[in-house]
Amino acid sequence: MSERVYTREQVTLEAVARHARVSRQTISNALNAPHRLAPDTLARAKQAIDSLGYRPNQAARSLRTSSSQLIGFRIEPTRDGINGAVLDRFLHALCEAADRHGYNVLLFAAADDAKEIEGYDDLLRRRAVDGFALAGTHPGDARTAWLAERGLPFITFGRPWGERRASHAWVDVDGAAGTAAAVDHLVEQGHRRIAFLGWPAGSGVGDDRHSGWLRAVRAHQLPTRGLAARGEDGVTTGHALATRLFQQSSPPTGLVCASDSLALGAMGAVTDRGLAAGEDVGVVGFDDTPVAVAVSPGLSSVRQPVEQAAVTLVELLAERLADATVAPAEKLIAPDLIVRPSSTRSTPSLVPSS
Amino acid sequence: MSERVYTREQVTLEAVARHARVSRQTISNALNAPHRLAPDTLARAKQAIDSLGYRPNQAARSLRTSSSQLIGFRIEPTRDGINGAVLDRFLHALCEAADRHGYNVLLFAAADDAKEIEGYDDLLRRRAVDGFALAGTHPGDARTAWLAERGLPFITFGRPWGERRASHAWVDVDGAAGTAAAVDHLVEQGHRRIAFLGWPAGSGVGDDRHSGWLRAVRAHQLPTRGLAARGEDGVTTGHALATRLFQQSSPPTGLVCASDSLALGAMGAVTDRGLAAGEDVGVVGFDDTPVAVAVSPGLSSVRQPVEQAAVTLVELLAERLADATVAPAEKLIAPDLIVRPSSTRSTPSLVPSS
DNA sequence: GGCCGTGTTCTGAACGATCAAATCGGCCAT
DNA sequence: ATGGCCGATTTGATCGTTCAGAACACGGCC
Repeated sequence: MSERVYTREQVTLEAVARHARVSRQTISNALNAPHRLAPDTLARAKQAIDSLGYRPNQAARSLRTSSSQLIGFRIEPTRDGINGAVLDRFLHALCEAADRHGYNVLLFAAADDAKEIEGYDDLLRRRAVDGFALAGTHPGDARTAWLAERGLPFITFGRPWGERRASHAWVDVDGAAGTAAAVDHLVEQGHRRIAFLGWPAGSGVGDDRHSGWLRAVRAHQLPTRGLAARGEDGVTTGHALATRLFQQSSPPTGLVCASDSLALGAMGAVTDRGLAAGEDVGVVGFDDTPVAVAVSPGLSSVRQPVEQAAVTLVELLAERLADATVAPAEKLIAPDLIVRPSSTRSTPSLVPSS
Repeated sequence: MSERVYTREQVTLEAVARHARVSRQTISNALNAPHRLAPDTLARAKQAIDSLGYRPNQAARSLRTSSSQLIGFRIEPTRDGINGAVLDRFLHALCEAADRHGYNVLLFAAADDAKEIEGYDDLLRRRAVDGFALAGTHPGDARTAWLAERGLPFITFGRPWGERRASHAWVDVDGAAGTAAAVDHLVEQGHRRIAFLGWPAGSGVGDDRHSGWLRAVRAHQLPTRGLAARGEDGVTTGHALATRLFQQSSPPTGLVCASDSLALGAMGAVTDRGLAAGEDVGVVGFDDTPVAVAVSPGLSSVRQPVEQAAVTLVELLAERLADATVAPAEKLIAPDLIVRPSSTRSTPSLVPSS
């Protein structure tokens, strides 16, 4: 890129064409269909584009091609499903992935699901976006139903919970595989009684994580009875649930948690009993939030590869936007277990008496 | 709004005009300059607009008016300054505020400050955005310098740290007022030795929060010597710094922290010494992150009114976009101290022996 | 009756790009 | 020499809106 002077006036195709002594269309082709140009013409065109710092006016291009190159995303006021730090990572990744496909992300707010649908309607009618990315699907989701009915282009980060047959394309992280991996890891560390701390039934995401624990514990032929504790998300809940589990006649030595908040509380409960997280009781959280690194001992946690999810989502959406007839794809991505001291023993071979 | 059928084809001004038996421009005026129309014509136009579900094509409007009605915002991969949960709240508020002014938010990613500047350049050349919102300014910020030099429309959430005279318009939260309020509150609770846990010097935001503590403690004629501890942000650091403070001959009974992470670690250190946070040692965090509510006892924390900051930011930006000659404004917003058990005593009158 | 002002509505042009079709020039086969 | 073909380039039309100015209708006033 040669030095370019910044000017407030728009550099138009016309101006670049004059500068290169060719026609408008030739400059347009240099950018959109370079194979059509003779090598030297292309070089001359590119040189002119570069030296004037030309970028096509997005509005003009959108008007003519009727595509805004924008992906709509509704940002929600921190709810369950995808939360806080994870949402940040996802959004960032979404923007990057979109960028690589020549898109930008248009953010909009809406107070509730109904308003959100109005938002979709408005943006589409204004032709302000080409399609949508949705995060945090939930059972009986009115938004996906509305979009799917009309055959609009959108991909969700999150499965269509509770539908027999997927009504739309989606990308999701296999939460069950995550909790199952956590169980496997704890078994490897010598634990036999492995409990689950999760959210109340009915939340899709929470049930999924619970099912992974159940499946893995059964696969290892370990006990499950009385080892699943559930409550609203939060550090306090984690503390309370773990404390209750420890009061059993044969308390668990492994704790798989549906969130880092629950895990953080559980670690507190471990310490309260004079035990050491990691050495005596293995604790694994979920989502690998910043606290997991910051806490001591470091908290093992299941990390959602949201970057990969975002990349896949954008790929699917771009494909759908290029060709409206593609079949709705479904992609399940396996999460990564990040192992830290909270679940590792200095001597893993030593099996504790239960 | 009457029932409207969703169609994939664009409803144009032309179509609405035919339907209402008026000309294009009349419909346009019905939306943009209703005062120009005779009451009955306006009614007829509105009826036609409504029954066809017409919304002006954004691209066409942008092309003609050369304004995209988009505010650019670069999302950063979690850094210091504005972080995680706070960023979410800010983004959400930004979208809502933008919406009220008829704008949407365009999100884009950039790996570093240099790439970010390229991003600004690109978006402006493409006329894809009208202006920018920036969050997380830092001393010697190349981005704001670049934008300011060219007189481009942007407002930052964050002061121009380390500049003698502000080179651009900004909105910020008065962190010093926040830590000062925390000190006042702890004094009210009967504490006399009040320490500060913060980040290493040089971070603008961190120094600001430190200065508020210093100012307030001095105003109360309380000791400061050996009571400021600094280290990288994190729960572990908070624990270590607090522990060190407690080992002094006359340890502090009040802790004002630059972040909830530090405060969380400090609370752990309090418990480790067999003391009770709240009753024996008052702890106050910063940013009122979700953990502050979730932890036990609940952590008092200084809450940044980012919603208000976003509203103000958008107002300033909208003003600037409407009239390029307005003087750059500077708005400092006072934060709120959220008091929870971690800093309150059942008997505040009882002054502890120091 | 003609003129003027005011309020309302309509017409043509423009924003800056891409699409579709026309044009140009060179080359080869007839 | 002529026609056909092909690749490279240009021309005119178009996307849907807003702007600027023209046209129109209606009263009031001299």
